[in-house]
Amino acid sequence: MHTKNINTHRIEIRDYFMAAISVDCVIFGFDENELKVLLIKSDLKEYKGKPSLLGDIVHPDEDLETAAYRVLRDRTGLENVYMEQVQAFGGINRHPAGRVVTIAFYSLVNIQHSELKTQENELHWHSMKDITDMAFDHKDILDTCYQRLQAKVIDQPVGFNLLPKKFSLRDLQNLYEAILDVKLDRRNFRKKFFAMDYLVDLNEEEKDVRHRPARLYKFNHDKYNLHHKKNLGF
Amino acid sequence: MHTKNINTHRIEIRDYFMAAISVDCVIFGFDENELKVLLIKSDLKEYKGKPSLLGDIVHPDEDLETAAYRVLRDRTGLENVYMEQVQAFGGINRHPAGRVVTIAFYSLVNIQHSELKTQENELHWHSMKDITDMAFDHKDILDTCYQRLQAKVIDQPVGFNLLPKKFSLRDLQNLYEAILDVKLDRRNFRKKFFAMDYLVDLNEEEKDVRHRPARLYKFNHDKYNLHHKKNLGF
DNA sequence: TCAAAAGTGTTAGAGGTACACCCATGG
DNA sequence: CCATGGGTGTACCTCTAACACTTTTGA
Repeated sequence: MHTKNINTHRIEIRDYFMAAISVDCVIFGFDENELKVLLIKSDLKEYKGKPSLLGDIVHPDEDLETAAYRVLRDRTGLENVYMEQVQAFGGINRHPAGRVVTIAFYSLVNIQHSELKTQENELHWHSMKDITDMAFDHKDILDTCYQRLQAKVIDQPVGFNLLPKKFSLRDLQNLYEAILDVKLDRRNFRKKFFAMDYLVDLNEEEKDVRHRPARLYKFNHDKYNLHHKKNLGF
Repeated sequence: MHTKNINTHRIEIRDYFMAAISVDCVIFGFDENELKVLLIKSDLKEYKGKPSLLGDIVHPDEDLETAAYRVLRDRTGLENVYMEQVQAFGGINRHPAGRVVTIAFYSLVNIQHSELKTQENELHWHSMKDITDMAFDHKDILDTCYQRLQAKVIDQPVGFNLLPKKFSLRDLQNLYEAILDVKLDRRNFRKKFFAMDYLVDLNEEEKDVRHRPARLYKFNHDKYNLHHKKNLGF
């Protein structure tokens, strides 16, 4: 029985086993009507050439979120993006260099605003449906983050973070269809979004399309936090 | 720019900053129609006498879940209980002994089956509504885990784990009312649960109650994973 | 016979789903 | 004028919410 431990008794922390802490960022983007994720090539011999999430060790003076934002900023040039911690992954042999517990985050970025140094280890946007094997346990991390995103967009309007400031309802529907991997009814989709008050009509239209141009909208940030589930399922 | 890191290049892990990894368990129980949580007294001088979650350092040969189950077993004597990882907490100064990143889990146990060594640092079940301040950042961890539990019971039938094998519909409703902190309509509640096929009528009744005895049910584990949201909110 | 909680159905309203036609633009 | 996708309304159905009386037991 371990009745004396770091929560209950004064024990020197250096007497304990120590591990490295890292963060891994699942950076989602949306382009060409597909959900994409930003990956880099791993040079570790165990995973030579396989795609890897963007991550790094957490520094002594950083909390977890700060480290994750640092990774995101260094790789994409983006700040103030939507980010959410998902969970920790701590399998014993998940990293060949030793015990590394990683904390996974996902973030949603406007892919057009990102400024990648793509020559660096082939930093690229990958279509979600093309990703099979990855370095480390990163496929597992990616899958978990993707499921979290799917659950999230159903009850909170976070999807806007993936779109440009001005977008059409078709863009929005394509986004939801891509994230949830379903086909949605156009009329019902529009009805739903107009009923929630998230959309501001910009009185602008698409240009240079060879069909009737769509109206453009922006997201109403003021109403962001007003959407709640109306019933509890009971 | 940190372009060379543990995901992309071979670098010795010992060159990096190391931290201690712990797990903290939010162990929920249900008794006297109240949601309870199992806490212990901290002896650290910084938090002298304040209640603390049950936690411990993760050992070198354990993954995170294994460590959390170990803590749970050592403190309650319980095995095979429902447990879910919630998230990591890694604030820089969250532990006075140094950098300790903790992974929070919550679990749902049948409070009657637990065998506590209650003399050990006053290990006790606390009513959720009586808990104010706690040691470390444990109040924050507890709140986060409680919110996760509330969200979970709404779309999956995990609540059964908190009840004895045989229970009445009143017990079940009391449980949901306690977790969600709402009053529910009795008839609608019964209708809802009978419609899902989770309940098996045991053809038994309560005894020694000074009112009409309630029928007893058990949970149908076979149908556990068949319950899904019927619509996506779209 | 009384107190206490168990058990039971119906109705109105809200929200979800399915579905077809005309409109505006560029080529 | 044609091809392409934009924009719109209605009917049905399911699920939710609100609500009151009778039944069974122990004391």
